[in-house]
Amino acid sequence: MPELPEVETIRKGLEKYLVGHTIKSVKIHYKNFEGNEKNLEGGKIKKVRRFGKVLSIDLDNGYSLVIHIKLTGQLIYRGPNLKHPGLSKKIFGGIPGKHTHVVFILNKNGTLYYNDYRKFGWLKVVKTKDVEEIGFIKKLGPEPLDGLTLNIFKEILSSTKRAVKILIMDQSKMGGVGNIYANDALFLAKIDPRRPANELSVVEAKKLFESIKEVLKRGLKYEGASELAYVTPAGKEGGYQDHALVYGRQGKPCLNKCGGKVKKIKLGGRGTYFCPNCQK
DNA sequence: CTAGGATCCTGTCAGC
DNA sequence: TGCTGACAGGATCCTA
Repeated sequence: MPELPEVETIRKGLEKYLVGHTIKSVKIHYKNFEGNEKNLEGGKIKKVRRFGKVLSIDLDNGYSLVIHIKLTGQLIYRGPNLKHPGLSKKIFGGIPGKHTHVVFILNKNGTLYYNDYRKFGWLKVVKTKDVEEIGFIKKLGPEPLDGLTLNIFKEILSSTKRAVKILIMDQSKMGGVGNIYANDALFLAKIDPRRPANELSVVEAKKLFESIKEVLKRGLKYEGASELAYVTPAGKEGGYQDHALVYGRQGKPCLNKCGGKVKKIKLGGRGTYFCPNCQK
């Protein structure tokens, strides 16, 4: 799913391609669009920020476009700042196509498309000074690669008996970790995802904290995981899905070579992958 | 506080 | 071949 590494890859791409462009007009066919798109028109794009899995495109007129792509949202740029555009097969229906819900017409013949075939994502226009007041962002916990410390992490774990995997995916506890990286981090730390969080030892807590940071860094290195619909603003796929440690590997041998086989269960309603043999 | 279910939506896949 | 139904899943909301 689009998580911290995917959204950060999108942020970098958008920053590279969009800064300097002016939004000329916005065409919307989408119910998950809030606010007045007219406030974007004439604004010049200054920077692109990320808060957990949410993006904020900030304009020089005091307004921002805030976007959560959820599972299947895609932000694809076409224009003079992109020399080698890609068109991944995951861009179902193409651009523009039947899943294109919002089109941002930019100056200098640039275009930004918002595609989302499951329509879970949302976009909203707010004043830049109010971006951090948006509910999701206001509740967001610190990020593992920026702000979250081992001490805070240990406090979060000890505060609850909830299953550790559910906890690390809770955006109000820490921002950016979703299903793929939660599964892989727990695998790397050799911890059973079902363990009550407050029962982890100090050593296990440290190991898990380091593992979360490690898998997120790997995700960033491969520019994200394209297992569902994730593509970069250039229209290309990420590579992490070919390097996942346990995610999606049910029935296959454990990559720790412990002799175990990866098992898939449901935990908190989410597909959960782990090796019952070496994840204790 | 916590667990569990429903909700949003549609491509994919299993079963008949 | 073609239809039907189950399923997945981030975040939120609701109930128990």
